[in-house]
Amino acid sequence: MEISKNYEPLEFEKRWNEYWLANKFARPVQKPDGAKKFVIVIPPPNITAILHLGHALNNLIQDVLIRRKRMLGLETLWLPGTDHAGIATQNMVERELLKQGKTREQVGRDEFVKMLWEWKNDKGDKIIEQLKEIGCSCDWTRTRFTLDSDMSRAVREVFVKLYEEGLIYNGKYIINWCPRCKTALSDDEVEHENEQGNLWFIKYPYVDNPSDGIVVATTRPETMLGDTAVAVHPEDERYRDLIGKKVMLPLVEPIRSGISYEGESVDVSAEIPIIGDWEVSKEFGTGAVKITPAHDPNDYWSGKRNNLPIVVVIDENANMNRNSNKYIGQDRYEAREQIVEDLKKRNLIVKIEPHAHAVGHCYRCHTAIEPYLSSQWFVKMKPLAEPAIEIVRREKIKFLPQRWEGVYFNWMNNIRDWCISRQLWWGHRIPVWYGPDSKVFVAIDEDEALAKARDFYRRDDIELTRDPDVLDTWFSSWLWPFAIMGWPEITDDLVKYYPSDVLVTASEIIFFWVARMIMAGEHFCGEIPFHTVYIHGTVRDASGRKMSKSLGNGIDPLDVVEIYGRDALRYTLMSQASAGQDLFLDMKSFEVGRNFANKVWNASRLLFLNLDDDKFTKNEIENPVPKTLLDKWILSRFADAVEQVNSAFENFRLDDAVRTLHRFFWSEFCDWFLEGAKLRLKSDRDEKILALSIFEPLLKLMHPILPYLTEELWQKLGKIIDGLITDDNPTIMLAKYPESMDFAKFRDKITDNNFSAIMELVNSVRNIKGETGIGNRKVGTIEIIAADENAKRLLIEQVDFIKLLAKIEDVKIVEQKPSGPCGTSAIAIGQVFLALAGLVDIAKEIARLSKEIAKLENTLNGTRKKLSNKKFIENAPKSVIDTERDKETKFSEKLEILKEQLSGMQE
RNA sequence: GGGCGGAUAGCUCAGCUGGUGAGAGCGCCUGCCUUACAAGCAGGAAGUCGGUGGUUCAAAUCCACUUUCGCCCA
Repeated sequence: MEISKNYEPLEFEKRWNEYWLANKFARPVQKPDGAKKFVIVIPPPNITAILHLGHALNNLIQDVLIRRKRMLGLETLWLPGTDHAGIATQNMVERELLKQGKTREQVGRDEFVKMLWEWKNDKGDKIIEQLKEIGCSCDWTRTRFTLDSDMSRAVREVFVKLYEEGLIYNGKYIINWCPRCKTALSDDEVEHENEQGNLWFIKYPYVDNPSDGIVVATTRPETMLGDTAVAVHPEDERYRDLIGKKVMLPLVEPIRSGISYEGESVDVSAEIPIIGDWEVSKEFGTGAVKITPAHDPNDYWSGKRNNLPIVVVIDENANMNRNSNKYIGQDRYEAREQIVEDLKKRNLIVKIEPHAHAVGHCYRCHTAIEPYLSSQWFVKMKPLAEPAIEIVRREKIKFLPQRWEGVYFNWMNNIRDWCISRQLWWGHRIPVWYGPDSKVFVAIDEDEALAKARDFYRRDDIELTRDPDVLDTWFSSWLWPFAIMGWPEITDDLVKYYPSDVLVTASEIIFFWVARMIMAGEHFCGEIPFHTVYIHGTVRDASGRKMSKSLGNGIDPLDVVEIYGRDALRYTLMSQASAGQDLFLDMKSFEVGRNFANKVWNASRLLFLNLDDDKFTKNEIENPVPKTLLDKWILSRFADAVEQVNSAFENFRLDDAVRTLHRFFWSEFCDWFLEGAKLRLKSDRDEKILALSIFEPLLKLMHPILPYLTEELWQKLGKIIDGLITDDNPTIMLAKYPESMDFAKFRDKITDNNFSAIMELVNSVRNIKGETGIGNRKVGTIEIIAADENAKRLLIEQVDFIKLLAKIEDVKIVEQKPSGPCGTSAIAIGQVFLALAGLVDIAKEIARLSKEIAKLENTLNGTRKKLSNKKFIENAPKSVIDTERDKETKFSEKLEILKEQLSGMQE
């Protein structure tokens, strides 16, 4: 059997990737009716994204889950696709345009959208290619994009439906405005950061007594130009009597042009009232606050409550507008400085205090948000949220780890209306048309809108203008689980594969995406989109910082692939993917995965080198005949490993699955079985069969984690095992996954116990040799006083094995302790003596024994203390008491022997 | 301000509904190039389980308080 000396993953990984992709093994295989299905819908990565470790983790978790289910024989489907990412993509293309000194307005909308599509077609599928590179077994023939025409159809359908249900409305509200992207953002798209700013205390002179005034505190002095009142708490004794009085707003023209909440133009005087408002905090600043309804969300609502006029002073570019007197055209921060300077000149700045406060930033370009009054489309969320809350409360959908349900409930219970219009050109255009009199027509397409308009106006020559805005990207994402399957058409896929099973995602998008998908699934399909939401951790660098491009601390998964291989990438990520904890990784972390894969490679080499050109049948390796204790033991341990791995996967404990695979393969299969069976493997055909009977299913057991390596080795096995690889079974990807019941018959408690006794013996001899400086050389003879007849029988039977593993020349069963210096030990199987006159450093052996005695005494004391406690005997369950009694007997006997041996040595 | 999570060996982490002689990998120390593997083998050292108090016969595990790091929301 050909197998190269070194593990070189790059030699074969690409080859198998191409094989899997070319044969489309990941497409769902039609099973007889009633067969179970397992469906995952990918969280669609942005087309602007390039693969980072977070994507790798997210997608490889999905891949591991789906590969196992596929091998278990379920009809599996993992649906892939990408998201058009409105702002992010538009920013990207705008930036390219800017290099030529142009803006999108200069090229025009049609041309710009064309450029966006070109960008998408050139670069937008990069991340899909990268996911293929790391082995994601999606059904790539079904790859979708959120701007595909049928996705667009679904989006329009939903918009119309919600509008007709009265759940979509248009309104003039203060929204989060990004002056750089020049679009509205939803509340969730704003990231708050604590910033060190100032609190400016400004005096507004009384109209009737300009030498005195009321002092307000503000973090944004430039907005004062748009103030239309000063508010105090109605019960604030300091100010109560001032309510109704007027102050003179400095720096502004006597009359500013404002609007009412009904949208009518009004003139607004520079003389503004002091009003009482219960929402004012008496503790903040001076207890008196300026009210700027146009430029602060709280003030907006206060203005509405108190029927104040609105004065806009900042425009969509965050520059001061025509209402701002001499500051017109200035940037908001420039104006701030000027205004403060001018106020100082008039002695109206009372004091300036440093003040930390949260400032909202655009989550895409990080520009400071400007609260901005504008006309936008909103979705009324409460009616959608209520059923979705019930769904999770009744556990129809479960979050893993469960604590995320709290986050979900908290957000859902306090849900606010969703601003869905965006002043962008990249996205689903809002299906709204306006008649000549601005009458709104909401329709699935222009023809339908026209029809509605003709009907409304009762004439044919109607010109409609379409709303220029597009929809928030998440307005298509929230339909993803069913729109990807063709909804609203009742397609075969929709019937068959909706709802999906598991959603795998990170906690950051529970609000943005997960919650909204639940609402959409329930509302539009009448069925939840998935039953489990598995939330994994965030990938961080070794010092705990989130990996990000701007910090430059990211690790490129494709670099990991180049250095350590795809399997190593997967192994390390999965080994760290524990119950929603964050992952701390550096490049070196992936050595662990590479080392494991290397070990698998080398164990295979040992097997293959011994198999020569023997041929086996599938039937033979499915029916091993264990002959030795070692054989029986490794089968029993494997049965245990199969059960544990499966149960770990079922519970989404991928780290546990990896740990179990590692322990079984490395510490049991390699260290004990292969070491012990090595010699027989050379010639004993039954032993070869037995080894293969574990090795072959072991490859399958490991396949979801290490798909490439296991395919490479499994294909090699196919050359010597007849019937393993057939036309129906051409890849390990589709081979049957080992299940607990397949190996249950090999479980054998007695064997486990007997073998443990032998292991203990071997370990104690190795310990003596190691501690006394003999090392791992093959020397000496051990003499054992067997604990009982069973032990004696076991020892006789296992002599060769013990000699081999403990590296000694002989094992003798004796009745008397040998004379002369020796290393000793007292274990379950009996008293062990390693007579090595001249080889053992007596001083070292005395030290070793003393240490062991001290440790044992310590433990024994603990046990005795428990047993002498009357309450322990009264209250503890019998099994616990029995365990302690057994320990007491065992330890005290052992202690006595060790002490005796020690004193013999000291003579 | 409200909520959540972490703190266990030098590092990264397991440890499930209380009963283990507290574990793994990396790193460290000693000895080994033993024909599968030095990306390895054999052995070893290393932990008052963040702190205090409590519940209990019994606490890394449950409760309260507390320190500290991080995340989310306002």
